[in-house]
Amino acid sequence: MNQVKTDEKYQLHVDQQKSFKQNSTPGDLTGCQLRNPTSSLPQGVAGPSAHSSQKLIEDALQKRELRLMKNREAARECRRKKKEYVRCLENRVAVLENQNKTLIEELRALKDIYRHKVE
DNA sequence: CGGACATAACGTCATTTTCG
DNA sequence: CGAAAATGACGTTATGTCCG
Repeated sequence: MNQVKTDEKYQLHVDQQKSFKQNSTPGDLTGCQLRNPTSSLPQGVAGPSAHSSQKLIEDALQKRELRLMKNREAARECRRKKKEYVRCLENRVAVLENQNKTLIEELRALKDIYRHKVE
């Protein structure tokens, strides 16, 4: 339904970014696999009560899971849109190549006609 | 058959962009 | 301006193909 709309949006993004950003400091592992998954969570400090701090941790974990799930789906959608965008581009290339061929042929024919006339 | 290589799809993290 | 969404980058996994 919103095909064109999303494509336009994607185009905007791509135009803007130019992707000259490979200096994202590969120095430190940007890898994902085994980072402490709870690193951004409240530490298990000896708090007011073991129960409430435990609940904090559980809440944070739940929040994280929700965020990961949303991002997972966003990534899927993003890839889908990108593939669609690339397909559109490839299609456009094919169309333009055909147009180009036709025009070249037409020009050749016109030149032929002209040559016969002046002879 | 099985290992080496290529490719596609995925999940996660970091960063950028959008929107209220 | 901050939260949420979108996207780039990177590592992992699954699948297919080729070749010895």
